[in-house]
Amino acid sequence: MRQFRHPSISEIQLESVLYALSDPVRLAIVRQLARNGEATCAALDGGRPKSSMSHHFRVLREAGIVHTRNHGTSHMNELRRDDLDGAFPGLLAAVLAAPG
Amino acid sequence: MRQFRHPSISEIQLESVLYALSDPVRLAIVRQLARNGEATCAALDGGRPKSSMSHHFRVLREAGIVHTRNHGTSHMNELRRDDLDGAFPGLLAAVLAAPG
DNA sequence: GCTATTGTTCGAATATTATCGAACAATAAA
DNA sequence: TTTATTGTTCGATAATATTCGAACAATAGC
Repeated sequence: MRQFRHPSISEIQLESVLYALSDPVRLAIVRQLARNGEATCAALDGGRPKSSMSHHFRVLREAGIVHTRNHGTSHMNELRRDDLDGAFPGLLAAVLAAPG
Repeated sequence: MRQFRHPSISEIQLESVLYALSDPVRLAIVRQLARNGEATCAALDGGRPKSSMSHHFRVLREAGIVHTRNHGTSHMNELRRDDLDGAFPGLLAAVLAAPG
C-alpha cells in the first residue's frame, strides 16, 4: 500500500485529539494499542467492515494519535505516546486511566 | 428561567467530556471559566447569537463539565472542577495546561 | 402592569460524520 | 503469473451537529 502523512508534534492540535478520542470505536482502538503495544487494523476490528475501520484509523492518524507503518501487506499501528506526551503532558494518561 | 439537570459524577462519561471539549468555542468557554471562576452566558459570547451560545452551554452542561445556576435573570456558569477531577483525575488539568 | 434583560426552545438550513459495499492498489506466496 | 490477503479510496446514504432568527419564559425594576 502506501505511505501516510503523520502530523509533526507541533502540528498536533488539542481539539483534533479530543475529537478523535471522543468516539467509542476509536477510544477502544487506543486502549488496545496502549495495552498490547501495536496491532494491525484487522486485529482491532470488532467484526466491523474494513472501510469503517480504515476511516477510524485515518482520524486517529491525522490527529497525531497513531502511527501507521507498512508491514508486508498489512499496516502496523502504534500509539504515539511520547509525541502526545510532549504535546499535551498527562492527557493520554488521564484518558487511559479512566475506566473503560 | 428554569432549573437544569446536571449529571451526577457517576453519570459523567469520558466520551461526552472529550467530545464537548473538542469544539473551539466550548474549549474557549472552559478556559475562561477556569481563569475567571464563573461567568454568565452573555459574558462569554464572542459576538455570537444567544441561541448558539445556549447550545454550547447545554453541551457542556450535559457532559458534566459546567454547572449552571440561576442568578436573577441571568445564568451563572462555573466549572465542575472537583467532579471532573473525581471522575477523570488529571484530565481537565492536562487540557487546561495545553497552550490556548 | 409595563418594559428591559437574559437565556431557552423551536424550526429550518447547512455542514460534518459515520457506515458500508464495491472497486482498487500493494505486497506476499504458491 | 496467478491467487490470496490487507487496507485504502470512492460513492451513496443515514445520522448528528452547528448555526441562527424568531418566539417564548422568567426575573428585575420602574
